[in-house]
Amino acid sequence: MGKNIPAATVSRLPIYARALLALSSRDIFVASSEMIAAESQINAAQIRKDLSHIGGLGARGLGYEVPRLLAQINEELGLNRSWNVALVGYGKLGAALAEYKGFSERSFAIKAIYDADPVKVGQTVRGITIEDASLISTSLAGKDIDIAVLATPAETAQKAANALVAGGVRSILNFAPVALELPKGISLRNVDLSIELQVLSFYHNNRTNSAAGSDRKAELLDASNAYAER
Amino acid sequence: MGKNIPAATVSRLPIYARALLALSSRDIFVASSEMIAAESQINAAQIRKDLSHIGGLGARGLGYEVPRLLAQINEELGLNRSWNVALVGYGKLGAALAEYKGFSERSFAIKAIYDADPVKVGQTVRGITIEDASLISTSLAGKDIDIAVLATPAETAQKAANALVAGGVRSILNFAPVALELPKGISLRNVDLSIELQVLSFYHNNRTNSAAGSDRKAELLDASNAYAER
DNA sequence: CTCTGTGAAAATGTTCACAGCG
DNA sequence: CGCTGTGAACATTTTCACAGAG
Repeated sequence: MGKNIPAATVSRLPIYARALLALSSRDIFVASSEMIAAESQINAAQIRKDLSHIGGLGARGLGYEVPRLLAQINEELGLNRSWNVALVGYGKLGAALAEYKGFSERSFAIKAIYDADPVKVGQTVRGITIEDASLISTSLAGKDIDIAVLATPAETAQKAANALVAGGVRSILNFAPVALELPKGISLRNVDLSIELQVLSFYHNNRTNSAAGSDRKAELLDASNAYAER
Repeated sequence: MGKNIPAATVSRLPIYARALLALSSRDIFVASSEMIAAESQINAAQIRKDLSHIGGLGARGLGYEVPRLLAQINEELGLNRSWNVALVGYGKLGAALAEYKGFSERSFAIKAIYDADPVKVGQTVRGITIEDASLISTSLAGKDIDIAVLATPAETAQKAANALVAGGVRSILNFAPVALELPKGISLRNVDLSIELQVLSFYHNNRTNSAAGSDRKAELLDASNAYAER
């Protein structure tokens, strides 16, 4: 299952899940691709094609059963199980991530927190005691952590990543603005908060301020990060 | 200038800027596309093609002058001026963003902060007094804000976005997990922190655990968000 | 002889348009 | 009918491979 889902489709699945949840909360239990499009701002044809990859779940003439489709998407994303997450770096951003509802709501549970600051080590956050970052690889043993979230400064991110890998972590979500070198077999996903702002800055600068004949057209790159000029 | 730069290239420019800064700090002032590739983890041919869009800046047989190239990329991204940013939502995430070095280092200066919580309104953060979110559109007048960062809960994001637009903001970076409806002409860029984690979860689940014959190949989607299995 | 810049090929992604199911 | 699912057309992006500048 889930064999050949295109990468572009995968990155849109969480958006569909969010849209379906929103529809569901409005007591809409059957939705056409057009309705999901309105809710997610993704083209309806795109939605139909994406959803066809995870199995024919729509009813012609009707649409998609919202709860069933949501369950299937969650299944594809692996969100029907719960994930143990380690958080490395408990600065402002780390603290925000530790409390971030979007993680806990979608079955990601933070089970360990590490920081290099001796003042923070020993403090307890939501029942978890912050441990020393230098102890990551040994401390991870037996904690059954699947995914790590890296929110350290750029300077220490590589060292922390190495320790995580040594401790058995195989998937890392990296918020540090640095390109990590990791051994083969480790999944990595990067989020650089300032990149998005810089891209916005580019488009702000290069606004089409000329009259007719300018190039309309919003460029789509990644569903979650479409540049949209409305 | 900057007329027809492909969207995919634009979203990689900040990564190149970061890589060049890193090279520069190691006293490397001339770099080949291979060196930038090593630093940014983007394919060298891709880099050459991307850089060709912003003008022939490389010297054949040598490579690129790091300071000159960096200046040109910053110019393209509009980072040679300073941007006034308004932050809406001073929860954990908003507070983290207010202090985020990656913003201030790249000429984004937060000049106004809004929150709906009466307890927070009136507090001062880095010299900026938090104002009531209900006053956004009037308060923005005369502040010369270019870009707004939205870090409110999903429920209030649309209302805040409307107020921002009414107040004259034309570019919004949205961290709230909701699809905003905005009038034409407003640039929008979304960052959903949990999407990345869900995508990671998908790939964690669908690891190629079979022997030979499995589909190798890292899928590239967006430079900042390549899914990389190493 | 090295390394850029770029056509051309290949791969991926998006949109259209409609056959056909319920 | 209304709507999905999907071939086929189109668009964009990535990668290759090499001519040619320095």
